[in-house]
Order: sequence, then structure tokens, then C-alpha cells
Amino acid sequence: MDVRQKLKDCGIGITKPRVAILEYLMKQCTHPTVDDIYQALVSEVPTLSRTTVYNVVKLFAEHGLVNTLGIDDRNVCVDGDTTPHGHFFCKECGRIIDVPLTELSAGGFDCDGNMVTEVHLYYKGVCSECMSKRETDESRSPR
Amino acid sequence: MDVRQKLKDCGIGITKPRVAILEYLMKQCTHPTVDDIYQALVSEVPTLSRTTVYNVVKLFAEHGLVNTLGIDDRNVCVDGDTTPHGHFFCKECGRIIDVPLTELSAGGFDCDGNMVTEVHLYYKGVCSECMSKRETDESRSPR
DNA sequence: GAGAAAATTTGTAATAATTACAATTTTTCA
DNA sequence: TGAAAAATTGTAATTATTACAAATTTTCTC
Repeated sequence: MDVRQKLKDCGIGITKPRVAILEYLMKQCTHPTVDDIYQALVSEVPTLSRTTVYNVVKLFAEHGLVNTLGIDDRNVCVDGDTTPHGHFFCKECGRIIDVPLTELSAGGFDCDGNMVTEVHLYYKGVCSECMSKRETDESRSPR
Repeated sequence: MDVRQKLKDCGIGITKPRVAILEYLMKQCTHPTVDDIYQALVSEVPTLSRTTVYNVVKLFAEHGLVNTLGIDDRNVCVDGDTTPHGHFFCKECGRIIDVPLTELSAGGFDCDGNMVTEVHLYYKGVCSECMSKRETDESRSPR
């Protein structure tokens, strides 16, 4: 679906930064930070400011167009894919990998009287690439 | 089990701040922030500094004595209960409530070749208390 | 138990993500 | 087209966390 239409459907006004940011987020699978988004788009939208990226991401999140992840201690990461899935965070390289999850609910249910609107499943550990690197390094300099 | 013994078992030296912090965390069910811990213990350990709390919490987390939660955007919360369970975060009052979860793994498994060492399940929404407050407020000032 | 060596803590200063805010610019709509 | 409303921008403020060197505490040996 067209990005502009998506914004209209949410009652969000159409502006250059918003269109650029949503378009960018929808085609990413890397869960960029606010700074990543800023760096990626500043050449396309030269007047862009980091504050705008913060504002727009917050607005999008409030309307359910994106999810913000707290999986990385350093900074918030933004996910343009709002279908239910979990995330794996590699503590060595910082990469975030999607984890398919059929049994995970999308929220909107009741848990002991508390209303759940968001579900976050975070795995943390060492990704396969960093695991192979570790093994290579060990065989090179054994100890 | 005695807190000192726990520290010894992990190969961690016994010091006043460490004993006080671990004792405090083991009897809390509120998932305190670093600042909460500092505020709670500074009268008991007058020389305590926030930096020490950061250092000690990090050390404990590395040894699996506590878990650090990234559920609250503002700051890290510390959980002295390391048995597998999830968490509910109330977006209105900020309270964190334990969610019992039998089917959730404790980590140490493989996910698409990635080694998972930590599992975090976060629910976010509005807790039952804040829900009742909302209803009361609405009936008082309808609109 | 005293004293030296090692480990730990402490306070301050630095870092970095995020937010507040007022001025400017863009968009909307009559 | 032009005024009103909405959004963006840049700067400055805020705040959690980290770096680091000096001071203190703990440990270990005699």
C-alpha cells in the first residue's frame, strides 16, 4: 500500500520527512536507530533534523505504524514491520534478527486484569556469525 | 541461602556494598532502578555511590545473580528473581508486575544457529489499578 | 595482628541519547 | 493566493550511564 495512503488512514498529515521516514522504515529489515534513520535520509531530505526523526517515530509508534524496540541498551531501535514476531539481539555485533513466532499474541488481551497492548519477546546472546568468528579466532590463537 | 555464600560461590569478593545490594535485591519485588537502589541503601551504607551501584549491578548480571530489564524506556530496572518469568509494564504508572510463564525457556538454547543466553518477555499496557482510575475519572468528568 | 599488595569504591567529569522549546518553514484550506 | 494551522528545525537543557584516577577497604602473608 502507498505510504501516503497509510498516513492518511491514520489521520496523520502528509509531509516530506514523514513520507521519507515511513518509506525507509518499511523497506528496512535492520531495525535502525534514530540516528541511523537520520544519517540514511539527510541526503534525500537535506533539511532533516534529528528532532524531527524523534518526533515522527514517536507519532508513528502512537498510531501503530511502527514498533520501537528496547532490546539494545544503548538506544531505541525502530521496526517498520508490525506483524507479530520476536527479536534476537547479538551482544557481540549488535545485530538484531527477526524471530518468527506463530504462538505469540499481538496484544490486546488481558493478563491478570492488566490490559496488554504490546508484546515484546527479546532473545539475547551470540549470533551464528559471531559464533563462527569466535571459533576461528580460538583456533588461530589457542590458549 | 546466605547472600555472602552466594557471592563466594560466584567467586565474587565480599564487600559491604555488594552484600547490601544483593540482600536488597533479593527481597524486592519492585524491579528497582539503579537510583532506587542507591536511595534505598545510602542511609545503611553512607559512603555508597551511584557508580558503585552501577558497577555492582553489572557484575551481578554478568554472574547471573540478577537480571537487568530494558522494559522501561527511561532506565534499566534490576530483578533479583532469576527464575524464568515475564514482565508487565504499565505505561501510565510505570509499575512492573511479574508474569508467571511456565512455557518460557530460561535460555541456553539455539535459535536458527544463534545462541540464546537470555529471554525477555515484556508486556506493555495499562495495569488494572490505572484502568479503574481511568473509569472513575471518566464518570466524574464525562465528555 | 601488622603491613603490603590487590581489589574495590568513590566522586567528578565526560559522554551520549533524548526532550523542551521558541522561531522558522511548510502545509492546508478557504 | 494568503492566512491560519501544523510541522520542522536548531539549540540548549536534561538525564542516564560510563570513564577514570585517587582514596579506601579487603585480603593475604608473615
